[in-house]
Amino acid sequence: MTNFKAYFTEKAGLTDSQFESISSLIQISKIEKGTVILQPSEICQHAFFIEKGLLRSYTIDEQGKEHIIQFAPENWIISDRSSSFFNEPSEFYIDAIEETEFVLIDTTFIQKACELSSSFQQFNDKALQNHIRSLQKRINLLIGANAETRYMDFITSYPDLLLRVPQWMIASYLGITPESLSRVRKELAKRNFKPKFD
Amino acid sequence: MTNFKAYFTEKAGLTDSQFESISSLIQISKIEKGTVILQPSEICQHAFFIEKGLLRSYTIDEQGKEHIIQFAPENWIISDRSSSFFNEPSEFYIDAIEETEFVLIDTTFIQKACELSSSFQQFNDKALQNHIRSLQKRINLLIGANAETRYMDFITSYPDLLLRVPQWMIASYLGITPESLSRVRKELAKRNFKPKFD
DNA sequence: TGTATTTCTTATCATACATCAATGCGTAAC
DNA sequence: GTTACGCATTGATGTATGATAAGAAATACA
Repeated sequence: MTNFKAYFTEKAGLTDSQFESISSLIQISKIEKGTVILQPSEICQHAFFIEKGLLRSYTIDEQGKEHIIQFAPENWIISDRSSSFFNEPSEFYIDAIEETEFVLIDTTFIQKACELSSSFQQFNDKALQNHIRSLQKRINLLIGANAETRYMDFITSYPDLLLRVPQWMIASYLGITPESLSRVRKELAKRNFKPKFD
Repeated sequence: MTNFKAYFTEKAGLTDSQFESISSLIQISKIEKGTVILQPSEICQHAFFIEKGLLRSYTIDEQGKEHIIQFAPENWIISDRSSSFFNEPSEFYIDAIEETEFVLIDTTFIQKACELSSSFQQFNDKALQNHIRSLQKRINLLIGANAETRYMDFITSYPDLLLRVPQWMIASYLGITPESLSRVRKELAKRNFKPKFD
């Protein structure tokens, strides 16, 4: 739980004692690759903080096709905020791409943390704003950019995921087929593009 | 300013006196069709509440093409939240589709209102969550649905805008060309689809 | 280590949507 | 009323991406 605690104290500004006072609202868990932890029709009762591993959220449409909404590696939080917040059935799945150790954060944990600490409150606001910003950016890319551009953007935005996530999932995230992504990659290779890993 | 006041008192839960106490932070304005009130590189200092009329936010890409992010008719708020929040230059334009009367809401207005009233705080949170939810829905449609489905969804989600917004703007919002939208409409008409107006 | 399964690539063909160009229509400007 | 302009429609053609299928490569499994 080291990452989790560091995240909420060092970064989000809770003091140790504040953190301790609400730590009963969290819980650690570890799941194997492929385990589903949230499904449509369930109400999402937790946010999930990734200690180690990799989760994803996705929908499945009428034709049975998966559409990946989000990847969540170490130090990310993943959840169906709408479901928790409005107490409505979730509209998507969350499962594990890798064996994953994560923290279950009760909905009330965030509330209480906000009440305890105004700097946490601010931090949380900021996180929401960032989330909105990234969603808007993605919409813009989907509306305006072709497959290649979207892939390039993915590479630069999430270089770490490139190596961990199967290509067909990246394709799904980008809204294209795995075959198309393969072609995009081939084309990029031909033009001698190499992703940089620093 | 009647809509605005009703929105923040009746709906958002501010009392009249609370409202009065921060009303110096807002300002009314009226602009003609086509007037630009926010541009890339400017820092967005306000949120805009629409009293009467219709605004839109959009980007322009390298090829000079517009991509519409959002429409904002009466009782909606439009803004570049990221720009205001992080004090960074905006990434998009906001202008008027119709002659529009609106309220300029200073960034601090929301903050103060949150401090004054916890029910406002809650209301504001809820609005943010709703915003996120709608962005996620749009991403899902863009990733998974074809032009026709996206248009159908637009019709049912925003029936009032259908009559007020030029088709090429709807096309832009949907991420297709005006020509394609015209064909989609033709096809729907052939199949005898009629939008319902209640 | 060898076998099975998943993932990636490649090729062919199909299709949705874009592009380009021409026309018509409605509304605003003079 | 005539002209001009923006917008919607339509047709012809182009292109990016999807669908299908097969084989190669990588990975998991036993």
